[in-house]
Amino acid sequence: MNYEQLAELLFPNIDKTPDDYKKIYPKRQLDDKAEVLRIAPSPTGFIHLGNLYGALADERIAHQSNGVFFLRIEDTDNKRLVKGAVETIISTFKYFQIDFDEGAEVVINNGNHYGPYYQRQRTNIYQAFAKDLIKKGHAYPCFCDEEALKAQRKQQKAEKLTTGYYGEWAVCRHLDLEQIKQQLADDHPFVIRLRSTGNPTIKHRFYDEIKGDITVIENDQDVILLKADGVPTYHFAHAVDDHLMHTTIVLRGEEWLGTLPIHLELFKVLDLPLPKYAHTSQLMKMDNGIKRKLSKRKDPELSLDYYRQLGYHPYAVKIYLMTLLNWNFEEWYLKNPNADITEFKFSVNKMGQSGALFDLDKLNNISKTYLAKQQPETIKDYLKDFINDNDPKLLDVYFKDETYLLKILNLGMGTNLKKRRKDYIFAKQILDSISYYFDEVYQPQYEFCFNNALSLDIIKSFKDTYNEDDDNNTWFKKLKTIALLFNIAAEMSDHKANPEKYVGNISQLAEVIRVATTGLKNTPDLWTIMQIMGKDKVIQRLDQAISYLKDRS
RNA sequence: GGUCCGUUGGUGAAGUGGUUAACACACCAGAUUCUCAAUCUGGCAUACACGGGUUCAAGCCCCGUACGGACUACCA
Repeated sequence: MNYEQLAELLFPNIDKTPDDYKKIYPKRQLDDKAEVLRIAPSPTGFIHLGNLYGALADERIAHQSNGVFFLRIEDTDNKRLVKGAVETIISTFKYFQIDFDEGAEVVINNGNHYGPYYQRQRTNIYQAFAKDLIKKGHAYPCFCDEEALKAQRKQQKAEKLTTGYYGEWAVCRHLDLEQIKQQLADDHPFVIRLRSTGNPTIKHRFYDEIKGDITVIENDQDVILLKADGVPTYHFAHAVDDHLMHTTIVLRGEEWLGTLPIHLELFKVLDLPLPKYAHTSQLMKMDNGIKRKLSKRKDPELSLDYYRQLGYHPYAVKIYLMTLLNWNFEEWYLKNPNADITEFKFSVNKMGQSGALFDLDKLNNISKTYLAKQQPETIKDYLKDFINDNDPKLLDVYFKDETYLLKILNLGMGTNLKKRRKDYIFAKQILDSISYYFDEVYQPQYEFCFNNALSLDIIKSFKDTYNEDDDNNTWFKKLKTIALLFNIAAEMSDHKANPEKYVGNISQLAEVIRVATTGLKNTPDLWTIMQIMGKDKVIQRLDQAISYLKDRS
């Protein structure tokens, strides 16, 4: 068989060679230790926690080594293209402050020398490499249609054989030039397949940067390199692109581990140097006692939009992911609570080998701790951004009076306390938790610990004696005085000693007042809340509770 | 079915042959407080999947079993 002739027959219009492209995309001028990594999502419009998990690792390794981190769009599958997906990807990464040095839609002054970064725009490049493989006898055209392949697979399954296009099953492998010419003349569509020479019973040791030594078998599948439309499959595009873009570490999910033999063979027949590989473990979730992979359909928290919509702080999410990514991060972060993530020395070999279980409790805790460290002004601005993005109507409610809001946040965060409060988790929850300060969104859930008549009397008595100018002490002494009126223990210790002597205790009395003014059983310091609200609102709230109770007693 | 990867307490996770298996989260109890949060103290009683083997000694090495996961597409 004259492979030269075959190559010309199949790709008459491709005149560049792999060597030409290697000259166009020369080796990067970087330090010896610099690593080049990429994130290569397909534009399906769904970007999830796993993507961010990988991206964060890529970004850290690249930038920590003075290397390059770039974005490549793997849009080779026509069927899965979703409009606007690239914009979503970019805006999501931007929200989480993952910065690319180059790649799709990245605007920089003096870079992007390795594009285009959309694979569909690179078809000529792939075809040049494919043509070269055909010339060398490493690839061939295949005219089998999907029906035929399906039937073949069915038969293989029935005979309990490995499915696929290989060995004796690879019928088009043996077509001669005349037969191929005939097929082309008949206008039959074709794909280009690898002519594999591997033997799957032969095993090799392979070093994965995360998993360590692993076993790989040789590939014997004549995998498709170029689909019928001339666009490459993932495998072929990966080999060609990651070489021409000079990726040094291919960091990807462990679902790719199974196809590693294919990639190894591709690099070999293409005669390209092998990059390092790092396969990350999957994010798992506990579901009814079973540890399972997070799934798009069942787990809304897998979608990054979920966190954006609730208003989790992007930096807190990153801190959490870092704890999953590198086991020693958490300890480091505890010792250096004010350091930036970028100061941490990230190592690939400290990444977990088994599936990390996604733990919302822990994320919440990290988020609380992070928010508690911020200035109230920062939280205020953050809330403003959140409202602007999600529900601009609320701007008039919460931001009508910014000093008022700031006072609320100061109290809510406990900025005057020795140790700050850790109530705030994410923006939406903060807004809900302070909604009682704002009449427009105030929805009291009245539930008094005393009966309605007694509660009513307590609130009335409190209202009669309430004076906005009282300091905290005076205010509390008044509560105690009221307590005695109703045979309620003014000291907790008294009540503890002789509970049967009293109707209740001061804590319960305070609760009645608290519920009357805020609609909640648990709030920060009540006296301060009243100070912030101001006399008019306090009185109005007390009246509201009084009329509620009057209707019911 | 085949191939590969994995399995340490409620959860994440350290530990690669040698005293009481670190740390963090969650949970529980006590202290404190007008409630909550925060804080402090203590607890979580038999956590190294199971069965063999190697060794003076194994969570760490070897073999097998079970369980979980991934891949097995003209999807990535």
